[in-house]
Amino acid sequence: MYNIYDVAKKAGVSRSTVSRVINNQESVKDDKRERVLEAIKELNYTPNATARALAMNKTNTIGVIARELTESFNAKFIDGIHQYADQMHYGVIFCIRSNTNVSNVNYIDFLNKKVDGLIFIGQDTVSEDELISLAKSQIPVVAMEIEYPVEHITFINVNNRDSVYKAIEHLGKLGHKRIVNITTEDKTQERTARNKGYEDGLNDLGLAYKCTYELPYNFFEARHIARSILPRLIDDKVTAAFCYNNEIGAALCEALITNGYDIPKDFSIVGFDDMHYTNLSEVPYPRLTSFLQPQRDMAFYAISTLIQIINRKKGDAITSKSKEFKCKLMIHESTTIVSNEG
Amino acid sequence: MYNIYDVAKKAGVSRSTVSRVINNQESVKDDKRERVLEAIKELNYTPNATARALAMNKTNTIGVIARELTESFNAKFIDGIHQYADQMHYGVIFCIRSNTNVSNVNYIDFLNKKVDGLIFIGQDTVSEDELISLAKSQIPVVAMEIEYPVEHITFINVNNRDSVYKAIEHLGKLGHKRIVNITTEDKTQERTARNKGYEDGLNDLGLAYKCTYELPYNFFEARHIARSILPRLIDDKVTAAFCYNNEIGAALCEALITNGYDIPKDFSIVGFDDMHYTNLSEVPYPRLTSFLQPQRDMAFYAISTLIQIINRKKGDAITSKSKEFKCKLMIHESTTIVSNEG
DNA sequence: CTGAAAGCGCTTACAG
DNA sequence: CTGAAAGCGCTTACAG
Repeated sequence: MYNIYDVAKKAGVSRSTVSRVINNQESVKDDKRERVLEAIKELNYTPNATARALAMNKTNTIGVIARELTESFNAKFIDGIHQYADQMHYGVIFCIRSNTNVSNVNYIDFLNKKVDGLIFIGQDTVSEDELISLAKSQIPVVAMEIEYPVEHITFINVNNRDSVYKAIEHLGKLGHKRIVNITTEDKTQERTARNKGYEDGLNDLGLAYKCTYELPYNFFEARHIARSILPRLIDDKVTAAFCYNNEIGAALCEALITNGYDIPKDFSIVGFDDMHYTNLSEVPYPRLTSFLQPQRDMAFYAISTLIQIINRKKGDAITSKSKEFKCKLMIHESTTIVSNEG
Repeated sequence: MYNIYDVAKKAGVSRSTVSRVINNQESVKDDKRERVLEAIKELNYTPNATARALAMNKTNTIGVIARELTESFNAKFIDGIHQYADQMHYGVIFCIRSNTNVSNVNYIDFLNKKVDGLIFIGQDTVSEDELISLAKSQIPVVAMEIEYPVEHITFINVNNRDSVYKAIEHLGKLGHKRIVNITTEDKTQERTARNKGYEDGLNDLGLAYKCTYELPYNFFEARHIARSILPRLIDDKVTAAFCYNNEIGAALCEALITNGYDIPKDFSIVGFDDMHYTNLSEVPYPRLTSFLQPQRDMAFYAISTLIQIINRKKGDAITSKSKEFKCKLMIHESTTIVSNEG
């Protein structure tokens, strides 16, 4: 492994000159530039990124912290982030972290000074305190699917309340009067927002029946609970449900179908995420009417905002440009007009 | 952001001493250690990883380069790598790269000096020349699902030839005599090995019928070709197929089922990977008899070998400890005894 | 246009 | 046990 000095020696110039041609600076005479370039090629030299980062205090890399990398839901985010960062000539480093799990390496400290900015995906990846401390350290960060009252952090979210409101409206138009809300057990801000959408929707429709159940986020755990609440749905003559996500939606579908229900004829379901988890349920079930999230747009916004912050004028404070994206209601085969009163 | 000097000043000691307590060296008197620790806490100081890496020529991080992070097939690898690395107190950085795509950042150069060692997953992530150059630069690398005649590189693979041989044997025992081989279009070494397993298997069973078709690796592209070769399978009275992977297997299943075949009664299929892609096919199809790969074991081997290489005695050459893992034939519902002659 | 020198924030022989 | 100093491999005012 050769270093800049070896190149300089071989080319018969100073290290400064070598550095200048590496960094594409104009002010180098052609003949010297040539010689340097040749020396670089001959030695197969690549600059030491670490030394460079230390000298320049700039890495041209973005760190992305997610809870996991392999769930298909994050796929579009991750692809988008990678693609847009590449366009801006930034490398991206993905790390796995869950602040609820113990781990030997703390990825926030770990990435310190290795990246110019951080993107967190999902509330589980960072705590409010960590965000505060990051902001204090003037580290550019974008937080997706997270919402805390922390300054100097850009939060990117989806209009959870309004979306669910729209879901209830949709069910209302179809004639449903007894609509249940199946939410998650995790006490996230997303949950609060979606629950509000349910209540507001009901109120504006003038519907008196209101009932919320909590299910685990995960399909396999949700499945059992879904079965156990079925009798209560029947007692209550419920004809439709809004489900926090399509995993829970799938669990409810499975429970209903295996109990002889026809979906949507006997029961309408609206989910969230527009994922069709055919590999989860033991029975086939219709694609759920649910919300499509603009992941690519969100990724683009995340990258461009972050890079803008990274390249802000020296000394400027970090401004936060939080943004809410709209989800699109995709009407599939799990909702229809109410056929009878339960 | 404070640095080591700020801490030293505050604690009234030298930078050397601060460095020693950061690095848990014994030889620091308790009172000084206390003062340093206190200063660190008060200033909320974290050492600059970049400076450290430059000074020590060691990063305690492992770089993993994969073609994509979100396909579920890689999930167990990735989880395993992350978990075992964490146990060894190494951080891991995931990067997305395909050496067949153009990209603005070359992740190999990009990771140079940022990591202590590299793991490539999949043949598409690195070329033979790049591997040679990496070996020459004495960079520890482990290559999974890749096989090149390059020294000082550890290759981890699965016994492709023997597995397919076993698949053919399985079909032979069930009475199948006209077995087709459906391979991929990509000219990988994996393909060569699996094709050899097919031919050797046929030979040892004394079966004369031999026929290989090439399909795209991807389900959606494979689906059309699968339909178009159906007439030829019928003409040839084929009763069973080995498929390069379960995506191709799913495509073939779909083609057969939509043409009125009952699987496995009318046609037996062995796949590879033990993934059940129920979300791909338009028709339900039975779980494919196929091979389970020991991804977690492979991940463990990759991490422990890599770290061993990283920590080899100074000056030692890198030894390569390539290893082949065995796949397990999982007999599911897509294979049965031959019912008639096609 | 170009080089000598200082600096980025650490670590680590070396000397005491 | 501890500090002064050199070094890791770069970049960048500064001076010419």
